[in-house]
Amino acid sequence: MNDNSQATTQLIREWMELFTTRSMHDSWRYVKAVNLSMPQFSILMRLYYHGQCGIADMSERMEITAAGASQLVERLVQSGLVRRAEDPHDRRARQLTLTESGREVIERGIDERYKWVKRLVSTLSEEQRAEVLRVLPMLVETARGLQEK
Amino acid sequence: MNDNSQATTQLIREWMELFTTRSMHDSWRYVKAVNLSMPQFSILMRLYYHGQCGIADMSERMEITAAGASQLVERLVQSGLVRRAEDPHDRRARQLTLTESGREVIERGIDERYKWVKRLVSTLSEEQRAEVLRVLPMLVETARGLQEK
DNA sequence: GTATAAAGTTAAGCCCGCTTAACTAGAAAG
DNA sequence: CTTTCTAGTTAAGCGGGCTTAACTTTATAC
Repeated sequence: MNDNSQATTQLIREWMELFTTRSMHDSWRYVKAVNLSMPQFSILMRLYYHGQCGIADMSERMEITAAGASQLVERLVQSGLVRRAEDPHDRRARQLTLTESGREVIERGIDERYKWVKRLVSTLSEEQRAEVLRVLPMLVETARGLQEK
Repeated sequence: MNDNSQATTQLIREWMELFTTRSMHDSWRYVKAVNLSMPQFSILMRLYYHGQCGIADMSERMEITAAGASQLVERLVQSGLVRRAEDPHDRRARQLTLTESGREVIERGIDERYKWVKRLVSTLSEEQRAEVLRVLPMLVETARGLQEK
């Protein structure tokens, strides 16, 4: 490995260290502010990004028991952030989706979390932005590819 | 705002979203695996990145009461991950530091979390890596500047 | 030197996440 | 049609995070 792999890895790590720390902290503050727990928030996020799913999927994804997932979801249904409908094709199963207000909570959270990105971008020159636009999509694509499996 | 700011912001957000989601998920798994809670882990992280501090600093940073911080630290001292010494200059205060095993836990956690960065980089071509190396440092620099204040 | 403020600790108590175990209801298999 | 499997719920119970309130100990101000 005497190519540029090492340097690239190091660079991306630095970037992540700078920002995931920050991002996680901001998330945490927001979550507290809207009176949710982190697990509850994860469920909303999951529904926001991956759409409808059932209790079983959710419990698998979060690596908790179905019982735990069921209770977590129950609280979110109570607070009106999640809709829990019966699956018409399998009446044992549930279809979980975000309600309008659930979606709002998540979207405000994302905005909050990434306010600083706007600030960051505004301090870049037009050329620098162009560079970012040229290079970053490739990284995003690749990362997304890895995510799949 | 009819330049490329909007697109750039959007792009960086997407990128960050991918990374933080992934990073948080991995952290969570690791934390469970080593039998810690997330707040406990945050304390270790703080100590790792910012070095020694007292209960008061800790409670301020984590936005919890001093009582809460004290209890959290107590558990970490019990499990041998944190050292709690008396400050020689102010005997009311404590000096919190990581023990060797605390440091190990964190370092293994970081490695774990960034394993997939290596995978990501390894699927990039040499040219792609060169591009990243050319563009990302500028982002990191700018971001660090913003962080300061 | 006494009053006051600051750093931590301890205990009581609440809420939540999560687990196991026992259950209900519906689907699939024979 | 009965057996077996699957999706989800409910209850009991543990343990942790966090808060408030009541301390103890040490430093600072007057």
